[in-house]
Amino acid sequence: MPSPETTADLLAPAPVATPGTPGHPASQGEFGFEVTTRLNESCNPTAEAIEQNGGTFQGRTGVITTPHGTIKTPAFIAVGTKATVKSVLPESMEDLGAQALLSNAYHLYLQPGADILDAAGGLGAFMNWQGPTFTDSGGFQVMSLGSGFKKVINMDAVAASPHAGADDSVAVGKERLAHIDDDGVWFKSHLNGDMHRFTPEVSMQVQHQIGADIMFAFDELTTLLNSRGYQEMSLERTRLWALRCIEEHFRLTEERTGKPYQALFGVIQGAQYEDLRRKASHDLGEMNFDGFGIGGALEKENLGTIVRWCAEELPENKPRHLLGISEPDDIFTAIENGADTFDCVSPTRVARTSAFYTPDGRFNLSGAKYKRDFTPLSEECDCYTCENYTRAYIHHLFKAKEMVSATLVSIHNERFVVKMVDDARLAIENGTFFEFKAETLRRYYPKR
RNA sequence: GGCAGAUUACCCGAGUGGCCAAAGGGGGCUGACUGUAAAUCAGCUGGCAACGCCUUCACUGGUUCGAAUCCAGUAUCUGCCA
Repeated sequence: MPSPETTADLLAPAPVATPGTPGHPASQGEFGFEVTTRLNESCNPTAEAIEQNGGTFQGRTGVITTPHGTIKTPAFIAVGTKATVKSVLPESMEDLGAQALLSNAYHLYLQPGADILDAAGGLGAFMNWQGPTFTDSGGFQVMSLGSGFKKVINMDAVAASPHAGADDSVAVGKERLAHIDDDGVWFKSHLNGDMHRFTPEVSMQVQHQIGADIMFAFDELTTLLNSRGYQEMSLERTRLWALRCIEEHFRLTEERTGKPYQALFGVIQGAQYEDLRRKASHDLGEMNFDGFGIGGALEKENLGTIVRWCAEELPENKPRHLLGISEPDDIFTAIENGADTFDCVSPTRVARTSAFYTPDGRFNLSGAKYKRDFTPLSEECDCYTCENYTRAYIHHLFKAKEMVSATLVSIHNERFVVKMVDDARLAIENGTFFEFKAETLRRYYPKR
């Protein structure tokens, strides 16, 4: 397929990315999205849900098709930043029902290098994961290594900055490892201090080499502390980067003919501002993306509203991925407002420090009260860990600093979130979503 | 038997006249983690009716306005000598 030569081509009517569609790079294969059930058509919302949403719901079920298999949505996408879900074998991820994994372009670019993954036959082949894969663009690291460095955010400094609104990052954080400009970002490697340049083009090249089925456009993630002026400036930067990502993506798709088609998702920013979120969704929605990521700084209370703003502006026939979410309440909120997939580090990160999920809330297994608790992490869980191990045993592993503790709890936590989202999907199909949500959250947050 | 040194909170270990309920580790307890610089980080860790009081630095007795810190004796341990 010819690559677009002008910006107008990039903005050309966005074809539904179904396999074999002429005029779209996906024609060489195997990316698509089909909505199968809409929440509006099969729902019996609670009064509370109606009040929160004004009676309209964006939620749906669907199927994403990729060269490495399908993903039934809503789906939780487990995070494996450096081509591994920390402490868990890919076989275990498959057994616990994970449909797809998400890695990170920045991390893999630094180590082992994207060319290694390319030579290995792509991310999935490299790590022995047969299913669909995603890569994040490195956009998150612009924040986490930059203004979000060590999460030290000095509000006084922001308020006092004479440059507030122009470049808030000047006032935020110290010893930042990332410095952003309109063309891209300078990263100082957190591994050895080398300087690296990331631009939208570099991110696309890296992600094409890594070879995930779904890639994300290179974006800037702002923090809630950035001024409105900075948010506007940053959003425009992300918009221009999106166009550059598409152009480079098309060029690489052509150049790398013969490789499985890689889908590209644009990333919606705009922080907590309705007009910015809607504008970003509208602007990127008109571009030739295969789907969208909803990213950025958002307060928990606004999560549903923000997802809804985006969903209302985005094309309905393309999948929407909400970046970085997995708490049960957030998942339900996101689903009913139109998010199809989510990813989050939480299940494994939290597992490594002994927190485990149950239908009755999250608890710390390192607590002394589990010393003689010979029950599974959750009586109702069907995961490998719960079928074979007790709380007392895993508590002991934590106390003894034995590494399998992380493995066992990570398997359980990943299963818990995967299953919760799977159950939510079934509930949408059965028309019982709101009852399921209410019951699940009532149990999980008994104190609310 | 002689000489020298040691003894601090659950453990290791700083402190050698007042700023000491006593640094720093470890351990223990509690909490936090939402596109992973996270097998990380934070708080607490003598007692209590708690902006104060009480009991602690091997034990006993002294010196001093004041002692974990100085002196004497006792106990235990470690070296070296017989």
